[in-house]
Amino acid sequence: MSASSSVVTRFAPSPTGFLHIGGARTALFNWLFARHHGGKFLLRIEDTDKARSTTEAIDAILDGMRWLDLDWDGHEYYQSQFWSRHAEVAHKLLERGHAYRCYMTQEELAAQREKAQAERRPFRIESPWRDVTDDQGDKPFVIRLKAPRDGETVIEDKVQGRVAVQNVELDDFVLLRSDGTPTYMLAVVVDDHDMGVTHVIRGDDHLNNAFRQLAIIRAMGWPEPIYAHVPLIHGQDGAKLSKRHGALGVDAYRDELGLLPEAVSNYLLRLGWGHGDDEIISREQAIEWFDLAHVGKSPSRFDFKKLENLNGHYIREADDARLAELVAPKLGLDAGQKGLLQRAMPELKARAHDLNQLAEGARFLFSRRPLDVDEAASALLTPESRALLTHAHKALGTVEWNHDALEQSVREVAEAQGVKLGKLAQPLRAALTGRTTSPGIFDVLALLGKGESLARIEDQILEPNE
RNA sequence: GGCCCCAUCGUCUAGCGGUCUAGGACGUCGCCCUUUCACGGCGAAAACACGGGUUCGAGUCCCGUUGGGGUCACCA
Repeated sequence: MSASSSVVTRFAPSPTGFLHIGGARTALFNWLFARHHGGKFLLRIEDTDKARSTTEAIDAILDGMRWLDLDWDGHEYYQSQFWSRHAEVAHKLLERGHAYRCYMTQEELAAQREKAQAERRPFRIESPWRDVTDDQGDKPFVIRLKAPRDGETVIEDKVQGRVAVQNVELDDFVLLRSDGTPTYMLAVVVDDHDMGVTHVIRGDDHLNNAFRQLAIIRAMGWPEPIYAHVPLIHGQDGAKLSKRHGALGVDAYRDELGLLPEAVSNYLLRLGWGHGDDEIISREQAIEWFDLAHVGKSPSRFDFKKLENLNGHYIREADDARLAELVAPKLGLDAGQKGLLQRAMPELKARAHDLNQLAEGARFLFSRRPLDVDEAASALLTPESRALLTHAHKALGTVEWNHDALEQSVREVAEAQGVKLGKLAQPLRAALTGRTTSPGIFDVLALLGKGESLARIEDQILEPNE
């Protein structure tokens, strides 16, 4: 590719929690944008705040990205590795007169804040050190950016459009803390520049930060990246997605909710972005179609129902062996049982929207006799239906054990006894599965096998379950 | 509260001045298929927040109101 091959995007999560669903979508959009343009997608862990960063969180993020099949180019970067570079830039800004040493104490800051509050005017830091260039010796200080005070700053955001902010709204934020470590504001800008990031695609909770970051970029005379601030994902109640809404780690979507990565990915893609009436979108199509122009400007609510529906679709499309592999651990199956599970999969998967339901639906296959019969199924095992089962048991004992022959045999028994098929099929289902719902009854018989099937029926004929 | 952003069915969205008596999907409700449950098929109810403009013509452009959201740290 020619000009567009210069696209470089990045995903920059802070490892203070797990990879939540909003972060996953941001990562997906960045990944898609880079792949669409044949560019690079980089991953940088924002561990500037050492105290709050954990290796568990870092692993969870990498793990979640791999699960969603979002591969990053090169190795992952760690922001903390570049601290000296960040400090270097801060001092360069100092030398050039774009920043200053601020010796204000926390008390002085608090006093200013209170005063502003008392006078009911917006608080903005007014440091008396802004125009002092002399070094004050050993006193602790932070380096603040000397932010522009006149005019306005404009961002031509690819999603938000033209956004302008008066520079008086921006204050002299801290670049370098008194302990010499960089703040996030400085670090992102420096790292994005050094990594050659051309497109900054992130949550719009960073939109306000963009103006501050631009001030640093302009002070350094660096090229400005193209911004795209994507609206946040909200919970059912419309508020920013939080724990109680399902802003779980993506690991929970996989392990607890039993979702497939392609379903989560497809769902996330359609949340805030659309391509006509298309709903089911493969990764290949997504790469081909994705663009920033069709990212909506309004926040969207997370809808579990739709995700679940989509997951059901992908389960039905998924390979049987793969599904068996995913479900087996939930049932604690051995290798041999896994084979049976896989054979049953075509029947099972039409009935499940997630892996947990799939496991539940398969459970009867591996139950030990005598079966636990649930209440609804027990109600089906009346004296009359047991009599029918006795006839069925006898007929099935002589039939060849395959789906079609079994169907013929069961239908004949029903007919001979003068009942509709359902009158026999339901008690049969109760006896064979202990439940009132299951895959087709002839499939159940075929799957269970002759010995097991006849034995389960016998259990109900001989030992009235009442 | 200041600043910024947003506003089409319950939800995700299509719509980029006339083709909109507003389309699709999830969900909901009927019907069909049927041995149960699903799957599948068919169908229904369901939206342009409100008020002003601009225009021959507005869901689509502008302003305001209302509502919602984001952000205001030596967190990221």
